[in-house]
This record gives sequence, structure tokens and C-alpha cells, in this order.
Amino acid sequence: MSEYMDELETTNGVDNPEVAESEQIEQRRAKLEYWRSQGVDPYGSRFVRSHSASEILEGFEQLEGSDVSIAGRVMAFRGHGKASFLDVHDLSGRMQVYAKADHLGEDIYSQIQQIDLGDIVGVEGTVFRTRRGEVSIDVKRLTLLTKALRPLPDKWHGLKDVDLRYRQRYVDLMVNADVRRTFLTRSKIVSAMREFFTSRGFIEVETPAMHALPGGAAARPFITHHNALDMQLYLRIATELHLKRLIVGGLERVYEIGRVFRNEGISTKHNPEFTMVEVYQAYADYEDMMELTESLVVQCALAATGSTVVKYQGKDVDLTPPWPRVTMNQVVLDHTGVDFMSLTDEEARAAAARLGLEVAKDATRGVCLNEAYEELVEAHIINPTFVTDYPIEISPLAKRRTDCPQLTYRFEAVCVGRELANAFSELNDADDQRKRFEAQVAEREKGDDEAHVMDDDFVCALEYGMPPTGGMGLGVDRLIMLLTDSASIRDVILFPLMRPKDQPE
RNA sequence: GGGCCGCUAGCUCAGCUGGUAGAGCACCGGACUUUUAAUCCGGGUGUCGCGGGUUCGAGUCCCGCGCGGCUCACCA
Repeated sequence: MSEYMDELETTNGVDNPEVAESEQIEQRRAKLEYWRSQGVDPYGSRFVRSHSASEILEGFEQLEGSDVSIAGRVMAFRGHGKASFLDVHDLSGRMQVYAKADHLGEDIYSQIQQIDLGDIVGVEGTVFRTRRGEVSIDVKRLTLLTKALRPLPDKWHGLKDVDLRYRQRYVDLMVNADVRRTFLTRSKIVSAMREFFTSRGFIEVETPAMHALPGGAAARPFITHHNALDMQLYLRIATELHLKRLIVGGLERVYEIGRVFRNEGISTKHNPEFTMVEVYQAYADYEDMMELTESLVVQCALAATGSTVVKYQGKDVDLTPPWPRVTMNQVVLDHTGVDFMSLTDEEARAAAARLGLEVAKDATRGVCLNEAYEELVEAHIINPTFVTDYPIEISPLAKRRTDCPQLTYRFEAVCVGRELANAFSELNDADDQRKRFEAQVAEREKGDDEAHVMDDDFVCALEYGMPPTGGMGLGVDRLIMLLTDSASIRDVILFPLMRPKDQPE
């Protein structure tokens, strides 16, 4: 390890090995020597399992009396003198293991008494049911596969400290079954997405995560540097512009489930890196994207919960299509009584002020409308709803409406007060796109550091011709929050970003 | 960034107005041959987040800092 890396090393809240270890760790280290003295490698090798714990429980009628082998972590130990019970957990669940001195011999039995909670073992024995009715394995041979040097958290209360749960997710996963369940559900949801897109003829692609120009969203990027090229790079804030280049190239239906990075605040709904799925379909429009979004979310909900009605933080949410559609102007009118689209820019600013909104002196009607929507309306939409016809000023990549050039063919799918998905008929007029970028650059020069930069190559791609295209982006973590009833995005991200607990030096 | 709350044993938590730091689980020793939060007997294992200050004396009061949670702000 280089000196440079040494400087980066932190302990991240885990005990510093230079400090004297706790008594329990010392005791467990002594067990390491015990096992070695017994000729047992405390970090053993492969072990062939015949069954998982749940397979034995479910197949008991057929398996009773036959020999099986399982492996897992010892999570409980109940000794009764010359007989003991161990709970061994694998991913599928829990299996009770019965160790009896008469069956094993005194020497082997006393060896098993040296097993600690947290040790990983292989168990070979006979399936039976105890007097109390519990399916168990009468162990014939128990093999230590891995010695655990650290004690497990409280067997009853588990690991509750939120800080430790995120920093030491491995412990969280060991002891908290609901956490395991959430991440298994996450995996099912992502699989369901891939199946959904595949069944509709989409191909999965991978575009660069390091961009020379950040684009495709309004967000501040992370900046990094490539040494050999001596070049500033940005971690991507969206996959949009590269995916649309692929539509130009003729791939017709593409999607990417990709990590994006935004250098912004952290909250229960924001992690600096998060997963977004973006999908683009040639010859489609934003109405096709509505149908696609509804169907995608339904398929994910069925995969996660088996139902299209879910409970989120005490609220019932009905995801059954079709979802209602309402224009942004109409929904704002309904909530505030203000018909922004009938006003001039100046009247709109006055109306916004009357609603208690702070808008810039030169804010346009569209900006005021969007402000009113985001501040006063969005949070009240619980059941999934398509809010359509976004103002053009805040939609630099969306196609202009032919019937109202100040609005776009764009919608956001809103649910439990949050944006779930964002979609539009993609702007494919290269000259219009260049003007939109120029307007964004002007905003940037006025101090909006989240406005787009000019992307000449993207405009060049559009000049080659991009077919009419519908595109949609959806925050995967937020969908998973909804479908797993998770209050915080950190509960659906295995390793959320945390400050190191101890600064080096 | 603001406000509120938290940080005490491996884990979950008590610790009143300042007076030698506690419980349950885990752990250690002993008993116990179908238990399951096993039970029974004995044992407390600690940098009270870190650093200052006040005080005869600080887990407790004051100041600063660190990390976290909630919330507001920010955030397509």
C-alpha cells in the first residue's frame, strides 16, 4: 500500500485494532488456538450442502429420518448438560440443530460446546422432530467453517443504532430479518424491471459514468480527474444524452439501470449516488411512456408485494392503471385558484407572491407555475398521477407542444407526494435543442449552477436525425422505498454514504 | 446551513436536584440428556463520543468540537 493510500485510511467507526481488544474478542481469539490445537482449521474450506434450512422445513414429510447437510451461522445456543440446541441460520431461514453426547461421544460433544455465537458451521445429521414439535437435525458431525472473532448484537433487541446499522450493514443483515427482506425485495424489483423491458423488445446498454460534460439533468456534479489524460471529468448526473445518441444510432429501444451521482444535500429522500432507470423508445411519444410507466410500476409492485395496492407509511396507495392525468396548470388551478397560463409574466409573478412564493424578478409565467406546483401541490398527490404539460423553460430536452409552444409534451408521475418518474416526447429538432442549451447557458451565467451546459456533440447527433422518441426516467430507489414501505432512502441502499466516524489524524 | 434530540459494557437501555457507574441479553465459572428469549447458582467485563472549563468532587453543570437521527432550508 502506498503512502498516499495510508493517508486515506480510516477506521470508519470500527474499533481501532491498536487499542486493546475487548475481553470477548480476546476470549474468541483464544478459541482460535483451541481449534488449531484440536487440528481444526478455524477458517475451513468448501462444504457441500444438501439442503437449505427452508427446504428441510418444507420437505420434512419426505426427509424425516434421512441424512442432510446444511451450513450457516450459529445464532443461538441452548445447552442442557449432555444435550444442546443450536440455531443455525442460512439465507433461507433458521434450522435447529440438536447435539446429544450419547450420539456424538464425550470428546466431540465437548468440542461442540466451544462453538461461539456467530461462528459459521457445517452440519451433517438426521432430520427429526423434537418433542416440542420443532423440525431439527440430530447432528452427527459439526464442522467449524469460520470462526467469528466479534460477538453478535443482542439476540432479542438486535442492532438498533441507526448509525451502526448503516456503517456495519453486514451486522445489520445478519441480525435484522426485515432488512434482509427489504434487500431481497429490491433484487426482485430490479429483476422484474429487466424482464419487463426485455419482454417489450428493449436492449440493456451501459453508457459512460465519467463524462467530459455533465448533462441530462439540472444538478451539480461531482468532479474528478484523469491523470494520464490530465483531464477534468464529471461523474454523470443522468444517462439521458448518451441514451438518446444510441437512438440516433438506430438502437430503437434502449434502457439503462445506472448509478448516477449528484453533488447535493443528503436527506431521507436523497443519497449522493442513486440508481435511475432511463428508457427510450423510437417512434413513441410521451403518452406511450405513460402506459409504459404504469405497466412497469405494476409489474414491479406485483414482484415485490403480489398486489397493485400497497401501504406506504400508513397510507393506502392504489397503483392500478390507468392513472389519472392532469395538466400542471389545471392541478395548480384546482389547488390555488390561480390560472397561471391565462396570465402575463408580470401577473404571474404577482400571483406567485400572493401565494407566498419567492420567485426571481424576471421569472416567467412558466417558472411561476412550476414553483406553485412544486411548493403547494405536489406533496398532496398521494395516488399515482400523471402531471402533464410542463413549461418549456424548465424542460430543455422535451419537445415543444404544437398547440401551445410555451409548454412541452412532458409529464411527471407523482405518488405519495414525490416525483416517481419523469418523461417526455424527446426534443429531436437540433436547432431548437441548440437554442434551448443556449438559454440554459444564459441561466448558468446568471448564477444557476444547475443549468445545463452546451453539449455540441449531442446537438450534432440530433443533426444526423433522431426519430420521434418517447423517453422516461424513474428513480429506482424511490420506487423501492414505495414498494417496501421504507421511510428513508438509506433503508433501501445497502451502503449509504456516511461521514467517516474517525478522521485520520 | 438552522432548530431539536441522541452518543454510558459487545448489544439494548437506566443513571433524580453534582458525591466511588447500573440492569437485561451477550460473556466467564458451575449444574442440567428434547430446549427454543431454556432454566438455576456465582462473577461486572467501562477512555460514560472527544477536548477544555466550573467545582473539594462532573456520566450529570458550562463552552467548543466530532458523528448520527428527525426536521426546516436546499434539491427535476
